[in-house]
Amino acid sequence: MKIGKLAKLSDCPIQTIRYYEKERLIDPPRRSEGNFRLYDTHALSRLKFIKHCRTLGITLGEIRQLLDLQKTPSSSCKEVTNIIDNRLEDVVVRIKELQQLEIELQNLRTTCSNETAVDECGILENLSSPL
Amino acid sequence: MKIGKLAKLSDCPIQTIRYYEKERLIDPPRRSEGNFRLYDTHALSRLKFIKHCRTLGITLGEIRQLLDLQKTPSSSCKEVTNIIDNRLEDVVVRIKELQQLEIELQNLRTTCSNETAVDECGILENLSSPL
DNA sequence: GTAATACCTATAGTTACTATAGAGTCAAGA
DNA sequence: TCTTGACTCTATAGTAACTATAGGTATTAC
Repeated sequence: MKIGKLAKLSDCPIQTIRYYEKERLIDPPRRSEGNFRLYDTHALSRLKFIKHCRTLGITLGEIRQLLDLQKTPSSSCKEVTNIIDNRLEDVVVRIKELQQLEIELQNLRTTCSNETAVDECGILENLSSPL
Repeated sequence: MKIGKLAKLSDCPIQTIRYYEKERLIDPPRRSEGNFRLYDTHALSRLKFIKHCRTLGITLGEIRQLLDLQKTPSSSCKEVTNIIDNRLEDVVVRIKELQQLEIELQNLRTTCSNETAVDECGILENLSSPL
């Protein structure tokens, strides 16, 4: 299949597919006579792999590491679980930060009755330092 | 004061201060004879404002809007609260996403006993599609 | 045959910084 | 007075992970 079809099947923009190729995350596919990229289902599952990893917040660098591990099937899971553990740690921290942020934004929100002028309600002053 | 002192007081890197100036988030300060930037405490509170907004996830573009509102003190709070509401919405969505992500990463984590080889435990296959 | 669509490469833009190179300025000590 | 070191200056490039554009070629549908 050509890149347009792969893009549809994988739900991944054409530009992004070419970008992943440039970044060596997917193998350069064979080309048609007219120099069009021709993919097989292998490429599709590779893209799905990358896509899912991305939704997990795994970076392209880490994905490259995972793909390398895939190439040597005897390698230890430890390296894979390390990557996942790092992600997990990040996620836990980030959730805490965002929850704190939510509280602060809500506090800010209640300082303002919406119809006042900005110099009366002082909401902008409150933006200068944490409430 | 010169930029180094401002950087320390505001806990904001020198490069970032110059960057904010370029982006018109802080006013170009007056210069010394030797062309060094000279700041007053006004600049410091402006930087604190920006910094705090950034920790709230408010973009530089939005901060520019807020600063414009500050310049016309009679403007309605509505525009300010709109910006905050947008941030709040983003944060709520993002927290939900991350919580889902945390569950999935934890599931992945338990599929692997850590000492196996990657082709045995199948963790990489699990990365191809959501568990 | 031609028009529309799909594809190609190369390059620049995005956000919010961060880092570097190469030069100028200033204050303190020998 | 000279010099050394700390500080500052501008301009440019790099970061992550794409996204968009320009200018051109190939294929497909009618």
